[in-house]
Amino acid sequence: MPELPEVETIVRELRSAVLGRRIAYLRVYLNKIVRPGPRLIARMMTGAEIKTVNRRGKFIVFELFRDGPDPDLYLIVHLKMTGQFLWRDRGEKDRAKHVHAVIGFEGGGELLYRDMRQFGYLHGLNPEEFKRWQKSQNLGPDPFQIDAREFAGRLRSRKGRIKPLLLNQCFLSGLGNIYVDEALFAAKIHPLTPAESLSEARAVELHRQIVRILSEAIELRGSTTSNYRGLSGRGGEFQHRHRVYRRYGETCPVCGCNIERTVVGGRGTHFCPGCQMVE
DNA sequence: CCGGTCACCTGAGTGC
DNA sequence: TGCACTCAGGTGACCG
Repeated sequence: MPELPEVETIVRELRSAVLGRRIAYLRVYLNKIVRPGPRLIARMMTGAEIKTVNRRGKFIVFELFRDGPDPDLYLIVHLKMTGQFLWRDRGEKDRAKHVHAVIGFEGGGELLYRDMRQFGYLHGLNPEEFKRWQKSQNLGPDPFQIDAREFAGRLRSRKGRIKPLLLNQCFLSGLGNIYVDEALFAAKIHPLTPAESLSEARAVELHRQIVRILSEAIELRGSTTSNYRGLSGRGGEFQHRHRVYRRYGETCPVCGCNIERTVVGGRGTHFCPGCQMVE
């Protein structure tokens, strides 16, 4: 499900729910989603306090402290397609399916981890493992961390087609299928365009549109097309502003052509053949 | 390096 | 109702 705007929304909601709170217990109902094993990660987390919650691309990173000034544990979460966090107050009845883990807090309240397709995960890492993880991930900057000129510079040397490149988290982190299709439409760039054929001006425009779309999407708390939800169960509203994503067969709001769907890099790809010409 | 395919899972939607 | 089939917001492994 979630791309940058959805993960950012979840992270902001997590901050108000769990920052500064101490973990009383961890229950795991599906062992394969946690690392190390359920026993060990429960022991690592129990009694620790959540000091920070941050987004790195589409990852959620919790810093946990037990005592002393340095973090003892990093909890890395990737929601993949259908992962969700839900907040449950003490005593509330839980009827949700696919809840694979529950983090309980001192003073009450539980954070539920739910994931229909079971692709997502929660990994507990010590500081050394966290460093190695960062290196091995080699995440690119997210679109807000660089300006248009830097973006154009990174693009200049790259081979391959623009859409798969924008989905590559080592090149740029945070974008997924929805926002890539929307940004390419807004910048009038065909998804198959060779990256190196984009002029500086068009690369600058692409970055501008990416940032604009992501900013608007964050303001509207992301896109809910099927099962994305925030902590309270509330969905986002940006899906109403999608111009091409899953709108094939509809008329392009700019030129009146029919929106088309094709497959690029194995992903469903939506674009307007009138507005988005191949370079 | 690049691209294609599959695998990981469950469910929603469509057409017969 | 039921069955078969396609598709789904992500990524990593494997292969040519």
